[in-house]
Amino acid sequence: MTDDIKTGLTAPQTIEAFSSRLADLSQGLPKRLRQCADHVAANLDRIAVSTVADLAAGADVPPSAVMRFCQIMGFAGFSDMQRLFRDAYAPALPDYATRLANLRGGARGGAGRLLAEFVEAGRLSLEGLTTAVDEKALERAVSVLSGAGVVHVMGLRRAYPVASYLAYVFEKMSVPAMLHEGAGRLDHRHAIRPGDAVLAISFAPYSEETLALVADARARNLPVVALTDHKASPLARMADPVLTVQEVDFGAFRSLSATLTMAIALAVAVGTARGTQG
Amino acid sequence: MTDDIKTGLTAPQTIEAFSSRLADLSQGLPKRLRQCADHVAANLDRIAVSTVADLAAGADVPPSAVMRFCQIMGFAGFSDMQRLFRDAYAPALPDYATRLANLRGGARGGAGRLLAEFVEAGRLSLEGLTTAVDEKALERAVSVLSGAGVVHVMGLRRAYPVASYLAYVFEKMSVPAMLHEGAGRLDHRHAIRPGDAVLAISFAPYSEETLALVADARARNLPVVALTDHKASPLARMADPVLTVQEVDFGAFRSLSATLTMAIALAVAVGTARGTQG
DNA sequence: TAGCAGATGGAATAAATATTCCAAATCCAA
DNA sequence: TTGGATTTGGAATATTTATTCCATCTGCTA
Repeated sequence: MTDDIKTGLTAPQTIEAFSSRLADLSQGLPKRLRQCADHVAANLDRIAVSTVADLAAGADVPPSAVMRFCQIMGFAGFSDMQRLFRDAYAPALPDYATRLANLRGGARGGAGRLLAEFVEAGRLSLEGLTTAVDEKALERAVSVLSGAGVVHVMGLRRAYPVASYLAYVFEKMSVPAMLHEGAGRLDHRHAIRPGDAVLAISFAPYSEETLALVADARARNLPVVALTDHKASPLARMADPVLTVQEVDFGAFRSLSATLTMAIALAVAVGTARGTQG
Repeated sequence: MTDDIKTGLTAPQTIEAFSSRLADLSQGLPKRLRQCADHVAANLDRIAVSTVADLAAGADVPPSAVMRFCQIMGFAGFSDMQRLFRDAYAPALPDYATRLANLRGGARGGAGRLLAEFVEAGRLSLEGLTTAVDEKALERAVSVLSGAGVVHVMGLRRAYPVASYLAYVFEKMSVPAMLHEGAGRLDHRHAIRPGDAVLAISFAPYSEETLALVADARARNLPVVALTDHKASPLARMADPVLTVQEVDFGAFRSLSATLTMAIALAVAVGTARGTQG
């Protein structure tokens, strides 16, 4: 082999760069490497979850051919190449825990740095919101809530700011709503009448009080809309339209950016739906 | 172990089945296994590209706990469980800009569109936060609050979710704090003692109750940290470290993304400052 | 508080997986 | 064809990753 530039010294840093290098190379490649290139090009999205052996079998070449392929693409080896695809798919979660540990240990860096981290977590959460949103569920939630008599909002602990914000927006938009906060251990569930609906917000670990209110509403056949962290949460199992929101957590702490954004969108949608039809 | 039914004999064959078994189990699980369950539930989409060690680190448990978790879920081991997710692996989604565009375009006027707009507003607000932040003021706020006896948090209306969130985080971090909410027209200002500090949150139009509390504290020479919308607000004029946050508004509504992000950063900074020095 | 069942962490081991290396095969130019 | 350069396959090795096992710890019941 001549000292060709094609043994690129620099590995592609993005999927685009990868694809474009792939296109450049695939012409002048010997048979086996060409097979690799073709197979990889046709299965870009499976690289993240494949092994060398999988790829080799798919391309009908021995594993060592796949290794050579990775190297002429500029990577140190298959693992190195795979990392590109894994990272692209799962944006940096793992080092958040360590970052917080650093902040705690070092103490310097201060509040400004901490703020920057939370801003980043918030941005990621918002991005995630656009990918993960279940539009069907969202539309259904809007229609359930805008058809209800009174909307009963409940959320405690970390979900309480969300609940109180929803109550605020509903009030501003003249949507009849009631915030159940469990203050003074008072139980207002008798205030829930036929025709009403419940909007429950809860994240792990789920507050018993919220679950109890939902169970109660469910027993009376009232519709329950849930805003929670995942589809398998105890809350989700009792609710019908289930809206899930994933917050990127930063150490032990989660911002509420995505959750509140979902909340305001829901509330405003309900408000306008009621306004235009009533 | 007894021949419990909970060691499900059949492994889930689909992601749905997996989620639902997860929900069934997660109630009566010991601590470490519960941590695994929660972390897995919140990161379902990363299982396909994770290793046991990754998951263990994320859930903050030793690898062996993850193995036990896989087994009680009915799988032979981690690899067996991972296969389910690898087979169902859906390739990385198009990038953020595209998704947002889709969401915006889809279902004219629908809730999805609203959500897209609020997401965008939130992101812009967060961007603004990093550029506009007054680090000096932030550092000062941290030092004032971490030196205080009790932190008295007050914010009403739109600022109330922020105040309640701050109270929540302070509690989690063992920072003595009190949330003044004006419920029942009760006035708790006598609870503010020398050595304490006030953290007031208010946006236009500024709540009288908040301003009154601040004026009172000021008259008694107690430090007041303000979180508000601009430096010339009535609140800002009475407070010393003033933190300002601009939210990008969409229509008549503002999200709270930037404000809450600032709030959590502040609270965590105060919590860690107290932790390390006390 | 003693005794027990279950839970836990970590070290030891097993298995899977990536990676290297080199002898053999192939190709190409004279 | 022959020599030299390139490509190829697979066996050997290194590395990472999963899995098991057991001593210790914890929380509970009696």
